[in-house]
Amino acid sequence: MKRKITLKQIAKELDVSISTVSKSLRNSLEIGEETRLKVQAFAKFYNYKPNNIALSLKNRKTKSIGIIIPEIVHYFFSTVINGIEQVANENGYSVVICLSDDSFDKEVLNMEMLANGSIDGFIMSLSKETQFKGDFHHITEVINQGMPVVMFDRVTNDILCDKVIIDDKAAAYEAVQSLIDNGRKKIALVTTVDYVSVGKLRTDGYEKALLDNGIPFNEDLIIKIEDVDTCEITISQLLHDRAFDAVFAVNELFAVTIIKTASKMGLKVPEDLAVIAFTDGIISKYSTPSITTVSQSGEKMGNKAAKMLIERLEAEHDDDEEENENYTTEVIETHLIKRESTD
Amino acid sequence: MKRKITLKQIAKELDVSISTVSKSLRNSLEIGEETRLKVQAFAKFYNYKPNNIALSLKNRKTKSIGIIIPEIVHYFFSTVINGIEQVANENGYSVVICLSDDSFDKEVLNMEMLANGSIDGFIMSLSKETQFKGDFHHITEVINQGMPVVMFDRVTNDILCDKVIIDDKAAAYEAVQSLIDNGRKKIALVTTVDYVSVGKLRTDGYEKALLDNGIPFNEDLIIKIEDVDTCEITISQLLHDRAFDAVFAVNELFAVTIIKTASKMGLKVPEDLAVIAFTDGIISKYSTPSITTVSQSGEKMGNKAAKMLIERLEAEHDDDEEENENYTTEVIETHLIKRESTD
DNA sequence: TTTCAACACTACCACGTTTTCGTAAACCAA
DNA sequence: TTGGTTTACGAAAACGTGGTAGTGTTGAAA
Repeated sequence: MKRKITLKQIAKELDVSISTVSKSLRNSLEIGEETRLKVQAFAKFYNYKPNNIALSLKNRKTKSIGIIIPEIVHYFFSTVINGIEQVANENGYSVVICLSDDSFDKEVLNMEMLANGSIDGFIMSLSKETQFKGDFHHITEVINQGMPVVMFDRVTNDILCDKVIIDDKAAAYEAVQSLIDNGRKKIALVTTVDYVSVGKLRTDGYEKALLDNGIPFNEDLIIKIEDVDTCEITISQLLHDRAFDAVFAVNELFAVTIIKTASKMGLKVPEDLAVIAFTDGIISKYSTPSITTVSQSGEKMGNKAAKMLIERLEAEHDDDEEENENYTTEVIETHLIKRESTD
Repeated sequence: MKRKITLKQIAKELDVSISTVSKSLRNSLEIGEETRLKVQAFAKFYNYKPNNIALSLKNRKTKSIGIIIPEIVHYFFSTVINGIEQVANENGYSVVICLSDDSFDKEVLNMEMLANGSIDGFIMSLSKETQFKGDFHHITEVINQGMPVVMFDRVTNDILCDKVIIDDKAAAYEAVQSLIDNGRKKIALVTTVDYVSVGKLRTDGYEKALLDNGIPFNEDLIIKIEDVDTCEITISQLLHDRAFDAVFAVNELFAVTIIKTASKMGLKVPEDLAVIAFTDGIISKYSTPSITTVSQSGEKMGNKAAKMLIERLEAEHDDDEEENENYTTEVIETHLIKRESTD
């Protein structure tokens, strides 16, 4: 149980000053070769590594970035983390992750916890509750303190900062258009409640695709689901009435639930019902039939977000107080992955 | 762009000493009421929060725990993180996550990066490569420095530390036994290569269940898969020969691949082929047919691991150098979740 | 008037590092 | 010897915090 060795201990042991040790280890020319090598050998032997905390305090840089997301047991978010971690790691940064559980309070608490020096910048996706409340003071506060924030996926226009998103509206449009191209006329939209920004945008794209193709927009075909487990009744009722022959679901969980419900009722996918889902995840790939999806590469989003954040962090370092806040919003391209659930 | 305020700045502004400010904020009786309230009001106005880095340096406690896992886009691991984060958060700890990508070098690098003061303790699951090499010096080193380590799932006997595992052998035994109870005789085992500790244990349980029931153990029925994407040929060949009527897969990805392959060949699950998988994940739940699984609650493992680590961290603090290293290994119970893939 | 406690606050140290500045000794030139 | 330069190192400040010890003033008891 030998604690990590410090400069001070080395100095004491070799009977030199702390500065001498520090300089020797950084190969300063100020120190004579004999002393320098002696110190280096000693340090190597005791496996000296500078203490990160002390360095952080001194440099006012922690070399770690905070991630705040609603949940982690979630294919999309975990791919984003993966993407962030990759470029973070390449650049010598660690990632510290906090989960908001889609709760506003937890989001605020976590941000405050991390904002007091623990990290250099944030990458975050808003919790549902935050989007619902529209209260972003915790984020503006952090930004005002000079801490860069990059938002992804679930963003808001009320905050000025770097953002990484996909063109939800265009992607939804493309998906619905492809259903129409296959001759579908009664296309349902299965979505979440409106305050989640992406849900709204996808709805917009859905509507536009319909109207552009001369298909009337029918409110009854928009099914808003708050809880996956209780939605089966609604869906089976609509299926029973043959109210629709295609469905665009805003996530793959909804899609697979619909397919299962349809199968139970003897309907065939894609013959009787075509299905497209947003978010290309593991379920879509392995479900039977496998599901056609709009892929939103979480990994790419993570890569991009991390790059943007780190760039800003390093730039800040250079020209200190330049305040050139030209925030950008990166749009990650999506594409349709055709599988068995559509023809 | 106002930087966070510090004790020093408050002191200067109010023309008192730093100590006075510090004590006022901690409600020390040493400070007169007038000054105390004045300082507190000022601090509140400027939203003073102590700097975590400075506190960490002073207290030699970072209040954060490091997690090292092979991958994060992985249902089981993400549930474990979720579990860890829950109790970490409850106890005022942050989690910093590093991914080894199943690479030994990255595992070592990440550990070294975090071990230099960034965290108070580790929770980790070994990378495949590390298990293969059997080289654990990076872990022993960390432990020798007095930093507690809790391992979960992919553990090793070569390291003395707290561990959280499931009884892989017993769980596998139970699964196979249930297949036998349903009249299955030719039970295949689809597993990974041996050096992953859990793979080995599950194989042992499989074998024991067979032998206990007087069923000969047949090497040919053990299918070792290294790459999921290329295994279909092997499986379809064996299925074609009707070599087995039930299969126990060590993860759900293998299971769903087998089911898909069987379905393509016109075999019915579970009538012609019963399937049980290890790891109760999202795929098993939503695949068609849904898959009977051995649930290993990642969340519980995470909870337990975090509890063990934090307990050790707080204990350490009290009796400094007591060195009472009574390491324990917690076994999380599993249970069979019966779904449509078995009868 | 002296003494002593209570009060209200300040000084100082430590945590581990880097860096700026300072200085003693040694060397060289005049 | 004197003055100046180089060599080789040390002292100290700074980052922000919190605890212990110390200090000066005041009022009251002896």
